[in-house]
Amino acid sequence: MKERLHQHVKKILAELSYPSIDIIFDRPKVAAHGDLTTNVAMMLAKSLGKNPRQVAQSIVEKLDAKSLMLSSIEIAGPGFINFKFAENYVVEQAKEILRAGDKFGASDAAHGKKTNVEWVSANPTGMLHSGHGRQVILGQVIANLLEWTGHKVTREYYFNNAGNQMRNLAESIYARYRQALGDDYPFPENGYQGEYITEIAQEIIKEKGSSLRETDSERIYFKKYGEEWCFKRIKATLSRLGVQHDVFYNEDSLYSEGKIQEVIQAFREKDLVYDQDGAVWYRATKFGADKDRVIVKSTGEPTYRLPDIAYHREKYRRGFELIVDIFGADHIATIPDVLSGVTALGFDTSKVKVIIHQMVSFVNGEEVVKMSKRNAKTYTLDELIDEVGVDAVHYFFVMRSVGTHLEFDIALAKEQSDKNPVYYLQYAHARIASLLRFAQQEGFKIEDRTAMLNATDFSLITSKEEIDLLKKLLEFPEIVQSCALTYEPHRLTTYLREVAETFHRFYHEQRVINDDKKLMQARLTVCLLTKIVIANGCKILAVSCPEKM
RNA sequence: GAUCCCGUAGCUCAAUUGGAUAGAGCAACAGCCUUCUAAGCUGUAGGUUCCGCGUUCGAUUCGCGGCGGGAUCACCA
Repeated sequence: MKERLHQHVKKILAELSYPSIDIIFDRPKVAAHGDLTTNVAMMLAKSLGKNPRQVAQSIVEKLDAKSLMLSSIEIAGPGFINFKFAENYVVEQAKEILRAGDKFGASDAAHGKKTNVEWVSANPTGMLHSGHGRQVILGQVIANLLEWTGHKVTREYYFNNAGNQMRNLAESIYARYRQALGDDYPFPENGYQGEYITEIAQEIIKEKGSSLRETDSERIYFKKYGEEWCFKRIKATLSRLGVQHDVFYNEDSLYSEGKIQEVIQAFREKDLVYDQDGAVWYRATKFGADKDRVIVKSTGEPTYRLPDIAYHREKYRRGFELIVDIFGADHIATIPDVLSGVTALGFDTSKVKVIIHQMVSFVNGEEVVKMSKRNAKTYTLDELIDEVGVDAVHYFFVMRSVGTHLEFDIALAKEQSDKNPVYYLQYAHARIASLLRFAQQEGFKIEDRTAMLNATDFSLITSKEEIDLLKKLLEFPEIVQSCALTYEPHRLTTYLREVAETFHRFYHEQRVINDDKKLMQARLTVCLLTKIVIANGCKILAVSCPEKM
């Protein structure tokens, strides 16, 4: 419809020899303003030196509502032109939902664009904590959205099992191991405090006894054991949430395959690095940073910046046309250096989309849940899932815009009542499922979409509640598209809430189970359409849709 | 001190990316179940969109300056 109107208006502007401008159609906030609106008249008014309402009038005169399947075209306010869809148009469009079924909302807009989404990427030095949840879910939903809009998505996890952090892990485990053996052994100053370290040490004692008391200085066994232990748990947590990465990219391979050296070499050729105090410095100030950065320490070890740059170069080399990185706000400082480095290497950073989400705080009703890294007691993501359930975790982490600090209310997420937005949505789905079950017993062929389509007399769908609902459902593809384009999944939750609300109102006003079988069939179809949209939306959010509640 | 994010109803947040009368949920108040799931629906009340200036037909949205909150500013990742 938008397309069609766009063409018509464009033609009219030409006929009236008005200047050609971007014609934009929006969905008005207020329903009374119709289904679509455009501000072209106001945009044109200035350059034409005319009253915007007059301009609007001249355009509207040339539009024929009926042939465009509109019930009205009106000029309103300062010069908006408002369009209202004819009911038969809405109903006709709604058939598409039934035809497309679980594909409704999907598109090939991106034409199979090779896209890499990297997220989580926690090093295997511990379990995922509750704060990680936001990133875990955000990445999952963004990857889904991109897939739904025609991207060919590779889900990627980047990790480092070498370097300082892992050494620290190994030392921490070793210290606990010695302590558990009764030795008076000091715990490293910045060691990992968590109880899991002791747990790992205990396991090692079980397997190896005290035989590792005098181990090599690298603590190879402890490092390896700790890494595997942590990774196993990280993957298990991700799996509980339905998160599957296609590629686990190991930072080590950047060294073993010489990629790190290549980057340094390339930088040297471009005079982007220099040596000082035994370290190699990157001229970050050339790209607006306040000071230059070390990329190779005097110990000969690179800082994280260098492998990050090399890693991103590999993403380009692997042929990705869109590179999506999802980071928490705590990583914000690293991004400019990586981007400038990649630019310096001759790659187009407009292909990189960095999504930075703000931090999460947890409250339990009134009480603030304290969480600190220094403290031995951390609140793991697993514990959060245990407490509030998989669906609430999915929904809550994605329901706020990424730019704002997220407050996660555990008490609310746990609540199995109307207070909880997840249940509101799921309840609508379960309600529909219950109706359809009943209808099936009555002999309606609700499983067969084609049969439903053919059996339905769509002209019986006339009530305001039904038309409102269908209009809402028809917005779905556009919502998916714009959520993907803006990387703003929270708008999908807002939309689905509206769908559920519009459905509940319809349910309340219009009885579905009916003596009039024709009417019942028509309303069952409306229910089925709603169920399709909710189910598809929930699939993107990775939230389950119960048939019963 | 610098950089980035945020500031909207009592609380948690939306606002179609510059549109018309700023909307939801929770909390408060008043109604709706002999019939399809009341985990629902309807209504009432609640606002100087942190402050000021600017840009324009039009600003919660853009720009500048304040104020307040968060994150980050390592030869840690």
